[in-house]
Amino acid sequence: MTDSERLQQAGLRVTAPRLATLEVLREPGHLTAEEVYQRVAETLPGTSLQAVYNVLAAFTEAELVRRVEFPGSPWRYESRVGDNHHHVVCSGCGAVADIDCVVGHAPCLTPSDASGFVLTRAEVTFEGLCAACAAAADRESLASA
Amino acid sequence: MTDSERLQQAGLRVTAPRLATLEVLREPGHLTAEEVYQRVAETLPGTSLQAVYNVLAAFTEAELVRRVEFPGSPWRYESRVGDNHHHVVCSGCGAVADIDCVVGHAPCLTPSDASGFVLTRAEVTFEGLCAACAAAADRESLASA
DNA sequence: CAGTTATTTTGAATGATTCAAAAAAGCGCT
DNA sequence: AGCGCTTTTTTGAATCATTCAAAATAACTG
Repeated sequence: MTDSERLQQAGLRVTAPRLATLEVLREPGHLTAEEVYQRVAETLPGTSLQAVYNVLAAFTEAELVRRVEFPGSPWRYESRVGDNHHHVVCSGCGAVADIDCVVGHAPCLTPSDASGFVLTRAEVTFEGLCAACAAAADRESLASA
Repeated sequence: MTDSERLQQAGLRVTAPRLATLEVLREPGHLTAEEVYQRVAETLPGTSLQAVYNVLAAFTEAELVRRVEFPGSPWRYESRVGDNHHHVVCSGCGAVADIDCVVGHAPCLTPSDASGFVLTRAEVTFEGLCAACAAAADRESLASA
């Protein structure tokens, strides 16, 4: 399916900013609106940041992209949708990676006491150190030892 | 231990805004800085919002409170610290409740493939409907049927 | 109680996002 | 191809939560 077809199927008009945004989000990643804007501007100079916000909002609504937020940082957008994957955020450099939920029905996702809530979804965010930052931390601790 | 002692033990000076904030956060809940400010202002008129931000930052640093963020909403502060509990957010009204992690070592919290990340912590946020909103949704669907 | 340092106040700045009105462009129809 | 309606983009401004900075004040030390 072409990008144009994807847009039409979602009931969205085919416009240059939308095609450019789809292109930017084609490769895996977790970009902020600002980052998407910068990349879109490369192939489509003159595009406004506002347009990118509009496009991303429409895409999120149409579930062409997923919008996620990590503590203390702006919303991020990713093209991997339709599965229930989670994320690791590196506390060193802020890098983000996807994490598949290994267990379909994880015990911790069906708590015994939910205070009367009817649960619909679980969002899991891991905190950790990416390979590079972990290596840097190792060197650090060796140096100070 | 008195509130004053708690502050001293954390290496913090004992001041009126801090004592008032401890008092506000004594009962369980998940308040925004603004909400803490409003409650503090009741017992200690003239306190600035800025002071509350300062106090909450110091408390977070000293681990007297825990600072959490839910998608699309400002930071919230809670007094329950030192355990690894999680949260449900009602998608209807925004109410927040605590969730104990039923499984000490939940499988989904130790993914097989972490993209080379060294994981240190998992933050789980459930989305759901609180009892009131679930009941309202039920009535809604009955009415439209 | 005087000196030092932490904290509070006051006022302003910032960053990310949203709102609003006018201009432009896409799409369906003839 | 062209017309008209509707969506989208542009432009510019507003908003919210939070942080920054300097001066005034208050807490702890000896």
